[in-house]
Amino acid sequence: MKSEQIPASQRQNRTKEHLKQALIELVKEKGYHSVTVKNIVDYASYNRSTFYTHYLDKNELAGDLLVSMLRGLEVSVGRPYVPGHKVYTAKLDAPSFNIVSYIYKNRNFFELINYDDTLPGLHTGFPQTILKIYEEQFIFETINNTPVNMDYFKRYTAYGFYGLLQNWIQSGFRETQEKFIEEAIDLTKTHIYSFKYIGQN
Amino acid sequence: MKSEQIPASQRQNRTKEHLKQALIELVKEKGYHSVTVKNIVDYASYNRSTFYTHYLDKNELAGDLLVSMLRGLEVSVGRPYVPGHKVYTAKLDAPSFNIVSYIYKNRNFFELINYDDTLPGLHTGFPQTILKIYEEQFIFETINNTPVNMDYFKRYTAYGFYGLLQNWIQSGFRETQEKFIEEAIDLTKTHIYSFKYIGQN
DNA sequence: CATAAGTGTCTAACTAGTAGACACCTTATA
DNA sequence: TATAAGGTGTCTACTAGTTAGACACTTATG
Repeated sequence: MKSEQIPASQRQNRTKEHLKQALIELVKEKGYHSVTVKNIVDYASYNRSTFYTHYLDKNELAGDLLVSMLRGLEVSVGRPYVPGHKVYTAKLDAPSFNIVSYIYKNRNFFELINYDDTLPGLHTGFPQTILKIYEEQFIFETINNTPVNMDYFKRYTAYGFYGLLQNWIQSGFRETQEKFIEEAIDLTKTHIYSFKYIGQN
Repeated sequence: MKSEQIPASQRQNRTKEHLKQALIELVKEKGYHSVTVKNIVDYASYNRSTFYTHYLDKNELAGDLLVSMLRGLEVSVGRPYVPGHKVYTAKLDAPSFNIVSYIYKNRNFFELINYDDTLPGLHTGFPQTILKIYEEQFIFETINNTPVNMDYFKRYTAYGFYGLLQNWIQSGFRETQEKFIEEAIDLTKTHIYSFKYIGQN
């Protein structure tokens, strides 16, 4: 039989993954500040000692959860852009759909934006990540030659997209992924710039 | 510090719980028959050996999942009725609401009824469990003195309730728990019998 | 103010999970 | 039809990950 080993680094992650999942549920249930380390390990059925072999404290766990999810969001779009590399031109819907489907797949996490006392840094980090993706992984081309400050333009469209996402999440994902992305595309068509995607498939 | 030991039996369950959860997801993804043991352990990040220390095969896991959830449903209503014990009379909504909230809490599992190639025994076992709850944990009293075959009456109302539940689940839990239970109560009011609840709080 | 509950750290012990190999069985496919 | 590829179930020896428990502190709550 073919080798069936799972990378050692990933093995170690199993427990961390469970602790993260427990944190998500408990934040929804009682708010971030009310969650204790004991709550977390009880929920996930681990010993308190185990928690401390993986994390320093609750905040480190929360931080790990936040960055891993936002990092995942970035990566979901495609390989991060490496300067001086081949540039792909793709249809608008492909990379954006990746964002949408990543959020939907991890809706359990992203629903945390519906809560007030939630993961520290989420309310700021989430839109910033969207912006970062726009900055690093998209380029825009003029259709006619109207000049625009590209930094501002990206910020403007990124936060616009974020607004749509937020509404989608808060509504409990009422629309299907397909319908949602379709509507988002419609709105981008109101711009004088067209989309391009940087990266490698 | 107070003793913080978790019952040893429960500790052992952690892994089993994760394997069950993996099975649920994979059944939704590819259908019960296509799911392999390897799929399960990969999804849950365990070694294949680990699976076999807990279960004989996929079917045993599926069986364990099924009975544990249906057992949980029964218990959620209250303590099972012990013959020759104190009989509680409760408002209709209390015990029924427990069923509803248990299903909602475990909607991830109960959504499996939406699938064709799903957990063996689920499509038959679920309604049977509802009936069992009606048989063992509810009694009905005549309002006027119209006589009715009580066995048939319970079967009739249990499957009626099951129909409502199924629709609620299939619709993706569109109505809130509160709204759903309210509507269910309205329908029971069309009966000439009134509800009672057997058991201990 | 006192009791209860949580925190963070450190041990020593152990068990649950791991890698790997085996024989066997079923499906594709070349 | 032969052969590779992928899945099954079982067993063994090893160790990494998890555990219980104790300790000294620091908040909360009635």
